[in-house]
Amino acid sequence: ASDIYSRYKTLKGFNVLHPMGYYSFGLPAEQYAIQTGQHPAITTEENINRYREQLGKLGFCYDWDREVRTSNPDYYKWTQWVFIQLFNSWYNPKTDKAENIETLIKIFETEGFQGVDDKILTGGIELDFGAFTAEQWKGFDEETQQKILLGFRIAFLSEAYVNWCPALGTVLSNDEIKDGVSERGGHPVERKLMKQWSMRITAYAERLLTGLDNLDWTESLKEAQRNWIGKSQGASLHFKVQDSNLDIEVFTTRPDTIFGISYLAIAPEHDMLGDIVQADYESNVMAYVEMAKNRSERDRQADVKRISGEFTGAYAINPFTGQEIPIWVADYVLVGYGTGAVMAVPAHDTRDFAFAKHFNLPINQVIKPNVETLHATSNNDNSTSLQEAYDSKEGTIINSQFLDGLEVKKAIKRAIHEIDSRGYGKGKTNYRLRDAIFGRQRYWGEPIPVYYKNNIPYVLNYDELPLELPKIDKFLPTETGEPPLGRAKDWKYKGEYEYELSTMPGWAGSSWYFLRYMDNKNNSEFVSKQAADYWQQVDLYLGGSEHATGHLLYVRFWTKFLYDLGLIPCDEPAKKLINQGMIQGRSSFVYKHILLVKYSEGDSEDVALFVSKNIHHKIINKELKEDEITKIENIYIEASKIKFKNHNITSELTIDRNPIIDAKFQSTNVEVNFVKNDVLNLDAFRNWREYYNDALFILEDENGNPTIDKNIGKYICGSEVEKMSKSKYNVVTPDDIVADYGADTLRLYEMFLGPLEQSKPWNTNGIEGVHRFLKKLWRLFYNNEGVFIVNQDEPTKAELKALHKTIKKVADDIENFSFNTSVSNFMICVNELTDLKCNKQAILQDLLIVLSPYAPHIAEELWHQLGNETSITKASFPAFNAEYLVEDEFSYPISINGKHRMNLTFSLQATAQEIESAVLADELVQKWLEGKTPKKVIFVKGKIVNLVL
RNA sequence: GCCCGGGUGGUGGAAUUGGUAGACACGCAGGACUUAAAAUCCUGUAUCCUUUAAAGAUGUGCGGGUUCAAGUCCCGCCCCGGGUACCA
Repeated sequence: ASDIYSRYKTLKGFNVLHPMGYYSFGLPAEQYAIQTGQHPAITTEENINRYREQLGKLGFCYDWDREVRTSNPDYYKWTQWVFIQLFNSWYNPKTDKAENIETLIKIFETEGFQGVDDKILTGGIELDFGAFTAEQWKGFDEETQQKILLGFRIAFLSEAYVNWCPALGTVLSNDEIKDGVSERGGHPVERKLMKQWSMRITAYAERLLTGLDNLDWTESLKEAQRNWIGKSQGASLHFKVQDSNLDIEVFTTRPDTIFGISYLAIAPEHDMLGDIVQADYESNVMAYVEMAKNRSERDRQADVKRISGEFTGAYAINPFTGQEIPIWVADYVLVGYGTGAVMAVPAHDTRDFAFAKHFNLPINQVIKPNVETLHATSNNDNSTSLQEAYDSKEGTIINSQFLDGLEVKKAIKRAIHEIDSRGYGKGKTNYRLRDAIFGRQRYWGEPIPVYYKNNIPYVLNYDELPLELPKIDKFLPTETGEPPLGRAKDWKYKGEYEYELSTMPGWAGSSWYFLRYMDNKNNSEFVSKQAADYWQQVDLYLGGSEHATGHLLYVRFWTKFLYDLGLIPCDEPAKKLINQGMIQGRSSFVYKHILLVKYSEGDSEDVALFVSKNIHHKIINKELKEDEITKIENIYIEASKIKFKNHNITSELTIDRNPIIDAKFQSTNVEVNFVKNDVLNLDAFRNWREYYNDALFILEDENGNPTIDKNIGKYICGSEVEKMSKSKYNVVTPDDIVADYGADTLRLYEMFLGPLEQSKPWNTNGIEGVHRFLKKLWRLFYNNEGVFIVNQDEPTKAELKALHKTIKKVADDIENFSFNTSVSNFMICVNELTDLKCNKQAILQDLLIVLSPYAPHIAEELWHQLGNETSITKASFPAFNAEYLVEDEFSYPISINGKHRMNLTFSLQATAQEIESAVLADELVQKWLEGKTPKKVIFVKGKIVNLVL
């Protein structure tokens, strides 16, 4: 689609930077053309050179492989360069943009730093070191200064909870985790406190949010980003802890409900917890914290409904009422959001309500719904009668002193004002967005250009770039748990200092690569000002919506950052963005039967075999021979046999002293080429991987009974339509289609399948129709004997009409990205020209140009057959002439009482009166009128006539 | 739960601001050419009733509404897909 669009724009006379789209399915068309000789449009020497020029050293893939990008130091050098810019910058909230760290040092030298609340410097960023004066700053040694500066840099090193995946030996970002397991491989993920390179994207939260308003991106995608940034406005409020100097800060969006607080809840990881908890409660609380910590992310998700918590024994004071309110620890409070503590108002918050009900805490109603709603009983004064939380922002405040009688929205403003003026806290905006973890413990990725001196990170000088990936023997973490780069021998900065061992994530390079396309051969800058000023930003970005909260947010962040530094002229990467639908594949699955057996002490390994044998005995009601049983984890049960899961094999079977505690069926993607009509080729599967060699299959025979005899049984795979992906083994390569029908047919067919934005499973059912169309087009140029039949005759009116209808429609369609309807229109045009027996150069030549973005190869070929010397890509798009489409007649649909009854043809020049009387005079109309006179006659010129009786 | 999409023949889908629902294809059925096949061409193809034809009735997930006129606009539901989730 992007190729069609760009070719069209080029024909229209625009300059198009065209880094994507001219490769087909991973193989660059250029290379393909050279190999096969099938792409005349691209194989011209001139075009190859032009593409090469644009490609430069960059590589060819838009959706590139990490290996391609990171194995190219000429490119990743500049990603490292951008990293250094990020390291050398801080976010100045006063100017609301990123600045060089030097300006911060200057502030420290002249004004010092007043501490966490020094908003001017921190922009609300929490920093864990104290205040200092300008004098103190100058007295700090370099190490201390660097440590402090690190807290401000946009690329910074922080200790943070990360999603650690032990199986992959790496940290994953939130968007790399699906359903609590890693998206890649499906391994469990746990939370771990680690030192990590991070990007202070939170400093840009507001600009990333407001910037969306002016972007021509799909609404759903903008909405996804808005939700992800998750701005919420409210107040932070301090609660003194009774009998101590501590105070707990909470964030709330509902300060109007402060008189309804019945307890405070803090996260198990809250750092004040140890100081707050009272001696009598300590053991319970600590046990709870331990439990909460060990609960994996997955368990937590599965268990959302479960209410748990512990009372700390401590009380806080409600600053407004002086009331004592109990402090609880509860894992529904998240340490990473807000302050990690909440003021609970059970009457007006669903979770607080559930918690209060469960632990029998008071529920104090402070809002009276405007209408007596279902949420409250008739007796509103009796708060305990609430059946569920009333969390709407519609209503009037009650039982709340100075807020009484106010409408909720006004009460929120008033409450913030009171909190502020009484010094209990202040109005605050909170964002859900977290800083982005930047380090990855993998090999493939740009090395982070950092070395350590006394544990303080320093960046490399520009002239020391690129820092190349060192050669290592194994692409695995080291035995001591360090990232793979730890395996590199003698890999030290100046032979002395340790390099950073983690590498950059996939989104590093993809956050700025579009800039490099503008100026890919530049050896002195990442992009020249001249080139960036000329090309500005991406006009059209075609990309998947799955990148909404990952790549597409990060690329906006980096673009704004580079803009702040004055390096590029635009602060948004792409003007317009369209989400293309995915072509989905049909995946096939086999089901691995996994048995969890409780071994007794002294059991040997062959318990597994024994158990396996008995299981099969139960399932297929037949004892297996010893040599038919292999390993317990290599049994594949056919899809329809999964019903045996509920066959109580788990509880029925206890073998000797070894009860089976669970039986699971794990679905595994299987290469689709091994599957025909859902039947698995057993041998192909066994040979696929070494560890499948001895797979045992439970098959289905003709009568649907289980068997292991492959002569009478079949393995029916399960199937599902999902994203086409190498990891799902459901990729269908287009090579066969290209071989059978040619690349143009494939292109056209893909477009013809349906609207661009729609995802759909790949099937080739309609490909014949598109192929026939191309053959029909060919026959306008060559007859069945292969004789060239194009003539120089003057085109008729009808022929010009067919052509210009198409010119107009296709041009409109491309602007609207409605490629499927263009293909229809080409078919209509060729059908019409065939009926008109039109073989005239004047018509066909223009048609070819219009068609060339869609079917570049056949268009180029026929273009040359018409005697043109230069490429069709150099032609100009034909001008549309509306005159040819002027109709002088129209066949009006005649409706009677809104029902279409017949058609009558009239001149378009005819007046309403003329047509009305002509219609009424018509014999058939008279029959329908049955002698009545219409009450009203609706006439819309060129559209319809409707008679109302 | 919340936020976005979407629901039209046997299938993929089309239908500009409300104005002939089903364009264009696939598939299917019948026919022509051919010794035959492929290729190509022609005819038919939403459903139902009557049926020679013509005509009629119904019809865009369900139920209401607005309008001369609704796939399109409004209200209330159902279902499917995607995103997101103890976010205070």
